[in-house]
Amino acid sequence: MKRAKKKVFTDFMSQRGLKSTKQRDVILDSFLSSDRHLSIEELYLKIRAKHPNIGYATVYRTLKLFAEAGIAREMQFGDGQTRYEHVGEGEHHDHLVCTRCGSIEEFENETIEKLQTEVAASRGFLIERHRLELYGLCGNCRK
Amino acid sequence: MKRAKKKVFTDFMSQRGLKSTKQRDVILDSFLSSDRHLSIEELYLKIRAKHPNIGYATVYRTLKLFAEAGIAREMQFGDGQTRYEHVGEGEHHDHLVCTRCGSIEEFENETIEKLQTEVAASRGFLIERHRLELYGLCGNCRK
DNA sequence: CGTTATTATGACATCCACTTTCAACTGGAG
DNA sequence: CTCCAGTTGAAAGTGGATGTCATAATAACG
Repeated sequence: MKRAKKKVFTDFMSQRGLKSTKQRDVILDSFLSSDRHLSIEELYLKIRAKHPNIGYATVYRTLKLFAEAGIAREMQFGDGQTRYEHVGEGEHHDHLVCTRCGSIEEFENETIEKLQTEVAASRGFLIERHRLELYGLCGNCRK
Repeated sequence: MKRAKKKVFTDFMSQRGLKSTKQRDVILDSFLSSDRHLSIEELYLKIRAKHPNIGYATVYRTLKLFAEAGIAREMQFGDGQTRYEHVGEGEHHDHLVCTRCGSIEEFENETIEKLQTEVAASRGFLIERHRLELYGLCGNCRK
């Protein structure tokens, strides 16, 4: 799966005439082996630990590239930072965000999706994408 | 209904030992007689037209007060601006956001809410609030 | 292999939407 | 009317995202 995403990215790169560089390799590796939902800052700090010479701007630009290539998606959870999550082919899910510890879980629910489509249809609205986030206390924090 | 909200706000103010001022009156009036989902900037410009002496910071602070008083709610729709919408007692609704014209419609759906609670419960998660936004083309923009 | 035309990088500057600061200015209780 | 806590507006400060630009690196070509 890491392999698959790397291929998607290199294909994207060559198709766009972009170059492969050490920095991009490092950032991609680091991204793929991270928690889902990392902010730019978090990824930058993580990378800087081993590669002090990679700048914030490069991480920032590279994450944008990942998003364009379709292997990452920008997300906003209201903490003022843009987070990037991993994306698989056509996969979609929603989020449970813990307001105490900040942990983020994912879930999927067919029925909800279907109801959304129905609601939209009844208004003549055509859905392109949606976001559903449930904020509250996770199992751990409720104890 | 405007009356009711004004009362909620004045009650909130006196309870907190806050003062009633001309500026706050103007801002509240303007807010209540506006579109739902106004950004600070939009409200500020609207107000400035008639009251050039009211500053951005005051509008900003006053909207925060409205939110604390429970008559407004902060919202983020991903356009980089915080918007404030009107809130009625315990009322809740979700949004249909048109990605072309920016219009925002509201909807409610009991079944979706219930399913959300179920999903959360099955993970031991306790929901405090949620956000559900459907992005796409509104009826008008599809034509 | 060198050369060369691009593209990439990183330090720094800038932008932008708030958010805070602070001196001057009220409300309104006494 | 006095006085003080609460307010205001202009301006400065923040923090994250984004743009700039001289320098460096890649990869295609000779």
